[in-house]
Amino acid sequence: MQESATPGGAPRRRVGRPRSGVLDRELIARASLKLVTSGGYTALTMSAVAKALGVSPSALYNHVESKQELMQWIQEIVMDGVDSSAFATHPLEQALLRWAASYRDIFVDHAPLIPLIAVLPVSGSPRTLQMYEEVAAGFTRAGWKQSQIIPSIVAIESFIFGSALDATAPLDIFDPGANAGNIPHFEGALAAQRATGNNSAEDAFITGLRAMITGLLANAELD
Amino acid sequence: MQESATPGGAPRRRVGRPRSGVLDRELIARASLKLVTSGGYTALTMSAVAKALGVSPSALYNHVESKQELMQWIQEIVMDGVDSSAFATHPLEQALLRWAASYRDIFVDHAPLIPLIAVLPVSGSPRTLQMYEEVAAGFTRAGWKQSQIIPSIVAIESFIFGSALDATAPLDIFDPGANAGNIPHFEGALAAQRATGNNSAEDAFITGLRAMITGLLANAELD
DNA sequence: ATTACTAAATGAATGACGTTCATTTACTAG
DNA sequence: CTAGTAAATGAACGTCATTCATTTAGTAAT
Repeated sequence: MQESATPGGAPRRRVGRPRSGVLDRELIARASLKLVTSGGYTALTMSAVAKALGVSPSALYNHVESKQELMQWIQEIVMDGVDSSAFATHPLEQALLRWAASYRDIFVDHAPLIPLIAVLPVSGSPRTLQMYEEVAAGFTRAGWKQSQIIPSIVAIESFIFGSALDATAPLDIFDPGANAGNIPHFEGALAAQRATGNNSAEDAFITGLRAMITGLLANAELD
Repeated sequence: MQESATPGGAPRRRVGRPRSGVLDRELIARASLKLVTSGGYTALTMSAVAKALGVSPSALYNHVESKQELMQWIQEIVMDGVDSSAFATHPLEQALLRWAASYRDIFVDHAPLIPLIAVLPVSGSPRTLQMYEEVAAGFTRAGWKQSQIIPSIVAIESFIFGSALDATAPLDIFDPGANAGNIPHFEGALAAQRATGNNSAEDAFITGLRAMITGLLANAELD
C-alpha cells in the first residue's frame, strides 16, 4: 500500500510535531457531541461547531472531510458507551439482555445516527470492532455454531435500532383518532395495553428482546 | 365536531366543484413516488416534483404543507403495498412470517421513510390502521392475551424497520480491514457466515424473524 | 354581462446549510 | 534568513425548502 519511494532516497520529514492549529479531531468531535447533547441533532451544523470552537466554518474542513465524517466521529464516541462487559462475566442470555438494553438506551438519544450506522463499514472503528469481538466471544463460549453468530448479532442489532427509533415516537402514536370504530380488534388490544400502565415502547422492547433471545437460543444448533 | 352554524341561518356555499387547478393530492403523491422509484430519495426535491408536474415549486404549497407531509403521503401509498392478507387465511405463525417479509421488502426500497414512520401518528392513515386491525385480529384469533398484542406487533415492526435499514448496507460492512488480528472470535464467525454463501442481511432477517416469532409464541400467555 | 369572490399558479426573494477556494497567517526545519 | 507547509480566513457558491405579494382564471350572485 506504500507509494513508490522518494526518487532521491533523501530522508523525508520524520516527526512533524503538531503544527500548531487550534483544531484537531478530538476537539471537533467533543465539541460536536456537546452541541448534540445540549440541543439535539438539529443543533449540529458546521457553523455551530465552528462557533463553539471559536473558529470559522471553513477551518473545520482542514480536519474533517464532510459532515458525514463528523457524524461518524460522534458515532464512535457514542458507541463507546455501549456496555458489552457482561459477556465476560455472565451467561449468554443475561449478557445479551444487558448489552442490548445498554445499546438501545444510548441510541434513543442519538436516533439520527441510526440510518448512518446501519450502513457504515465497521472497519474504521476499532472500538466498535472490539465490542463485536466481545459479543462474538460470548456466543462462541456458549457453544454456538460459528455460522450462526453473525446473523444472530445482526438480528439483535436490527431490533435494537428499530426499537430506538420507535422509542422517539410520541406516546399517542397509535391513537386511531377519527378513524376509530371499524377496527375493533386493534382498539381492544390498544386499550388492554394502555390499561397495563406500561410505556408502550418500553414494553415492546422488553417483550421483543426476550422473545428474540428466547427464540435464538431455542433455534440455535450448537457446535 | 361541527363548527357553530352560520349566525343568520343563511344557506352557505354547498357544492364546490373542484375549483379547476392542475394539482391535487393524488397527482402530487403519485408524481413524487414516481420520482423516488426512478431516482431514489435524493431525487425527491420540491423543484423536481414541480417540474414533473409542469408547475412551479411554490404552487405545491397550495396543496401540501411541507415536504414532510408530502413524504407522509408517499408513506401511505407505500404502506398500502404491505401484504397482510395472510392473517385471514393462515395460522398466526405463518401469517406473521409472510406479513413481516412483505413489510420489510417494501421498506428496503424506502429506507428514508423509516425514521419518519417510526415517529408518525397512525391516525392519519386509514389504510395503515386497517393493516393493524388485520394483524391484531390474527393475534386475537390465536388466543392471545389482549395486553400482549400491541407490544408484540411493535416489537416485530421495530425489527422490520431495523432490518430494512440494515439491508441497505454494503455487503462488506463487517470487513475488519486494517483492524483485523486481535478479534479472533469475530473474524471466525465472519468467515463462517461468509462460507455459507448467504447474503448477510437476508440471513439475519430470516434468523431474527424466526427467532422473534418463536420466542413470542413461546413466551405468550394465552387468554 | 358585470361584479365580487376565491382557489390556485407564478416568480422573485429569503434564509439555512454544506462546501469550495484563493489568500493569508504563523509555525518549523534547514 | 529562507523556504516550506499546516491551518485559518472570509468571501463566495449551489442546493434546498419555504414565503409572499401579485396575477390568473374559474364560479356564483346581482
